[in-house]
Amino acid sequence: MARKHPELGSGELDVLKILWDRGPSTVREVMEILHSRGRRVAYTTVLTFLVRLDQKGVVVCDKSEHAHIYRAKVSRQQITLGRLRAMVRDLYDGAAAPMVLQLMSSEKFTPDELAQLQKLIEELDSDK
Amino acid sequence: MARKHPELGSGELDVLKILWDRGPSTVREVMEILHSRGRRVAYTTVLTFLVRLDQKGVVVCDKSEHAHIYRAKVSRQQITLGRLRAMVRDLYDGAAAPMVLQLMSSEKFTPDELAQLQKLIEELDSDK
DNA sequence: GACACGCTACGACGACTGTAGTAGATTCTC
DNA sequence: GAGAATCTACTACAGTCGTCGTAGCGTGTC
Repeated sequence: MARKHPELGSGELDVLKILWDRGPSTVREVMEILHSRGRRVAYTTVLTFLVRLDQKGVVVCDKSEHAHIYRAKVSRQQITLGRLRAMVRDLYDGAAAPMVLQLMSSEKFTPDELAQLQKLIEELDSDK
Repeated sequence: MARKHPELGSGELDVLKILWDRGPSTVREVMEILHSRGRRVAYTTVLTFLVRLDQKGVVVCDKSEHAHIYRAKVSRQQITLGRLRAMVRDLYDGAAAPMVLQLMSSEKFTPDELAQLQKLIEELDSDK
């Protein structure tokens, strides 16, 4: 049966990330960037990714030129936040704090990053 | 081509979570919990999930009784941490701090949770 | 104008996932 | 012991995703 959220797959996401980084691009341009990263993928595969991203409403396609130009329609923040929330909901029963705690306990942070976090917490604390 | 990591699907994950929460369970017990949560799913569907989880090596199956008993073989922490790291890698280019910052900026936290985080940061800071 | 080359459209296929039906074996109940 | 209930094993099917191949249309070049 149909999946509720047709999520983005990893290949689709890789392509979308290129559009975020590089701005509007043609199929060939996206393919070349993938190739430069060692991702051996056929031209038509990239085209399929872009067509599907278009069908999912996350990119738009400018067809005025012979080589269509694809542009991201949703921001990196929208996607990442959506994914974060889905993960909090699915794996942590909706409680973000345990997820943050696990992440912070297991990953490495520079003093700078810790200071930044400290500052954010203080702001949230005083807002409260 | 074959997908690299046969990840756990959302249905499989729901079943695994029940094993984490309830401990070793039969197919029927898992199904009843799903039903009690409003998830209308057939007995054989649950069986399929458990068989696939077994094939993926995340649960073990005790066949000494007529009704087989399934038990989680990987911990909640292993799975959640794996997912977190995959997300940091795929969406944040491996940098955990921006992910934490986005999460903390967008989600709500209680004063208690903030205090807990504060404490953790101080520990990490002094460990340095 | 003819031909090569690039681009898109469409179809295809295998792996994975959610979902379930059917068949056959085991167990329970009278 | 026979019938009912329960369980597992196997199969199936549709939808998604990663991956392309082929066909046909535009464009540029001699």
